[in-house]
Amino acid sequence: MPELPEVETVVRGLRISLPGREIVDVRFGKTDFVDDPAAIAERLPGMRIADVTRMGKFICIVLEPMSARSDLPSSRLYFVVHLGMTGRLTVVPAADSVVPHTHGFFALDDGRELRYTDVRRFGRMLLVQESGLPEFAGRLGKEPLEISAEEFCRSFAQRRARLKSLLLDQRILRGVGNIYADESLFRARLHPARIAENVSKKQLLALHRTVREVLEEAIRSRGSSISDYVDSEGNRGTFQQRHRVYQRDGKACLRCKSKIKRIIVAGRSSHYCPRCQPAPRTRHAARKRLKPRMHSDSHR
DNA sequence: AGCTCTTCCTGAAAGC
DNA sequence: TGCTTTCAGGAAGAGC
Repeated sequence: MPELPEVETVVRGLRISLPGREIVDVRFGKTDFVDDPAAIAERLPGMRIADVTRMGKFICIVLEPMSARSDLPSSRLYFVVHLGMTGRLTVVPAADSVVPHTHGFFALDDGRELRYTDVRRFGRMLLVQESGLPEFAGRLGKEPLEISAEEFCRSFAQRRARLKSLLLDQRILRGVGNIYADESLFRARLHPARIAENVSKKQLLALHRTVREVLEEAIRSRGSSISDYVDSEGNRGTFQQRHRVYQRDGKACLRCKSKIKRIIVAGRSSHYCPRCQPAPRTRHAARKRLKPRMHSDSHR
């Protein structure tokens, strides 16, 4: 599933082959994942792709009119794509056969076509005006590769939520998903259900470091391909071979040989090593610890 | 504030 | 064997 490293890999590929090209035609199959498909089909043709950037898990295709004049107020347009779970953005010769579940076709002026394929259609597609970009970006948190250690600690300290749920919250960090949350927590030796305010500054600093480390390594491996993910040229990533806990439940921890476990935290399956990432003490356990001889004390 | 549950969607895998 | 059920999950919204 595309998270920051996968989206970054797609963006780097698109940035090589798209800028300078003009979009000449737009066609859609199903449009239930598209905000205002008519506006996209109306406005994109005749625009030139100026750049392709990433905002968290969003791909941002920057468009400008073919006759852009630097002395006029900019009328740039941002074509924003989220790949959801199974989205793919690829550039292929327009004559290539169409793989199933391809719902967006963006013909270029060089005979190629940008295509959007998405089996489950959890992705999203929308247009953002230049004036609306700050608001759009403002709803997202900091880039995990840019946030300072101090800022990172500040956004986690004093929060009563679980580490896993904060890592997945796009309003705090933009781009971390289930795979990289689990992998970062393992490397920092922190249990996913730990309450953030109970985690020491030293441990938060470790988590800040491992989040960056994992994301950077994954980008170097061109992302993780679990089922559907491929880059803009259709190639799979290789970071799935380096996962230490994600989807390794039942297997031996690479550090201590304990069996990796899978539990649900924040509604997401979470993989961790019970020995390297000790569970937080529950209230119940804490009380038992204090009064080990108490008989059937009322629960809750 | 933060949790759980639900919705969206399809294919793979498990269950019978 | 073949059908039915369950599950996975990013994000958003409801309700507690």
